[in-house]
Parts: sequence; C-alpha cells; structure tokens
Amino acid sequence: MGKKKKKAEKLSKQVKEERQEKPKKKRTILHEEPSEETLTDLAELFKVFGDSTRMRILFALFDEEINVGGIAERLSLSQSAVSHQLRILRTSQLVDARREGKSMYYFLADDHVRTIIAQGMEHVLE
Amino acid sequence: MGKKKKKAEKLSKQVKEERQEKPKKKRTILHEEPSEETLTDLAELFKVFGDSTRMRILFALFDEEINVGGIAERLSLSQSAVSHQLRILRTSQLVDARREGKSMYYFLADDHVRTIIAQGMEHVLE
DNA sequence: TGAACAAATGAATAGTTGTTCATATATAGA
DNA sequence: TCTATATATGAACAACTATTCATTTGTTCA
Repeated sequence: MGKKKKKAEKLSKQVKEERQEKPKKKRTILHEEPSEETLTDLAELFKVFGDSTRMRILFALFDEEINVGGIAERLSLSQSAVSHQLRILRTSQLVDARREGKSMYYFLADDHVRTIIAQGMEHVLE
Repeated sequence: MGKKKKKAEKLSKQVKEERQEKPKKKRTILHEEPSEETLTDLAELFKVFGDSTRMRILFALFDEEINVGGIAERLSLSQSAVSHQLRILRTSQLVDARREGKSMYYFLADDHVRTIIAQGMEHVLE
C-alpha cells in the first residue's frame, strides 16, 4: 500500500486499539459535508464487509445466533480463523455475543447490518 | 492473506479480467439462500467501498460529475492515483464516465451507490 | 504534423491482511 | 484439583493492494 493515509484506517489490524467507545459524532446527517474522519470510518466499515469469510459469517448469522464451533463447522473453517474474524466483526459492532456455558453465541448487532447487506445484494444482483 | 479462497475474490487486482459483462444471476432475492459466488461478489463490492481514497472520490462525485484532474486537485491526490482508483470504481460499476474534449468526467453510476453509502453512514454515525 | 494538455497504464514496492499453528484462557463436571 | 471442551490470542508468513514514477495513449488546436 501507499505510505501515509494509514492513520486511523486500519480497524481490524490491532483492531483499532480495541476501541469499545468512540467519540460519537452526529451532525453529519449525510450531505452536510461529512468530515474526513467520517469518510475514513465509513471506508473502515465497508472494509469489514469486504471479505468473503466475514460476509459468509454474517450471512450465517442473518437470522439465527450460532456459536463459534457451529460457524466453523457450517462454513468449513478452522475455529481459529472464525474466532479471529469474529473479533473484527464484534469490534466493528456488526455482531455481538452472549455466553452460554462453554459456548459463545454470536448474532448480528442490529438491522443496519441486514440493510447494508441487502442493499449491496441488490447491486450485485443487478 | 491465507491460501485459497482468492479465486474470484480479487476484483480490482487485474480488475477481475476486465469484466464488463457478468452472467447476471437473479433468483436470490435475498434469503433464498444466496450462492457462495454471490456472497463473494458481495464481499468484492464492499471491498471497493472499503478504501478511504475511493470513498472520498465517491463522495466528491455524490452530486456532481468531475473530471480526473479536478478530483485529484480537490482531494490532493496525484493524477495517477486517482486514475488507478477510478478504474477500479468503474469496473465495479460504481461510477461511469463521459469524455468532453481532453477531459473525462466521472459520475456515480446509479442511486444504489448513494443508498449504500448513506446506509453505512447511518451506522457510522450511530 | 507537432506541441500541449489530460488521462491511462505498467512496474516496482512498502504496507496491510487473513490464515495457520501453537498456546493460553475460560467454563463445566467429576 | 484434574480433565475435557470451547474459545481467544499472538506470532509468522504468503498473498494482496495502493501509491509513486515513468511512460504511453488520446484529444485539441495551431
């Protein structure tokens, strides 16, 4: 990749400093000129959707929660790979999880995720 | 990156075989179980949105067409960098262009693009 | 035709990312 | 406590990608 630019743009690497809370910025309803930072965050968000493994996981969770092992088995992925990706998805607030005994059940965080996917799907399907 | 998986998932590299036409697959309205290929295409699509430079370009084109040099100047990017990114955006059908004299004016391909961005923006802004 | 300007492209490269492997942490039950 | 099971995590690496630089292609106008 190039040189600079990679300042905040790398959520999912060290997972952006494990951020759990962000400054929350309103005001830019969309077209009140979003700040450079907002544009970067937006790119970050889409970057998370931009991997087939993560997309498959999100789809698997589209309408049911599943535990890590279940996702791995269903998608024929290693437990480790799934766990690593789930961390990225969770940090990006796209999924959330709850523990049940030894298992961790993951589920989509909210309907925005479904809407975004559905919207993209429309484009892909022409 | 891992090993396999990188089959069709790399639009924007050699720009996916310069595809201009794709088999067009309907049927999967969304939730009639999309095929693996569709999921991959979906990830590909979001990957294109997942770069701040491209996102900035898309935003610059949100409601007006601009020529290459104009985009470069406005975003403080090199002409080459912009051109390379525009090729990716164009191949992904997110933007289109028209020639006017020596200049090439780029513009968003359709409203899907605006909708997807708006949707992501909502998520980012909480 | 030739100069000037605009855009596209190929090669090279530094920085990024997803998977694997090994290992650590967490929970439940004996 | 010890064992088994489930998940998380760190390091390392191969593959990918965005930018830069140099050059080419395309267009207009003398």
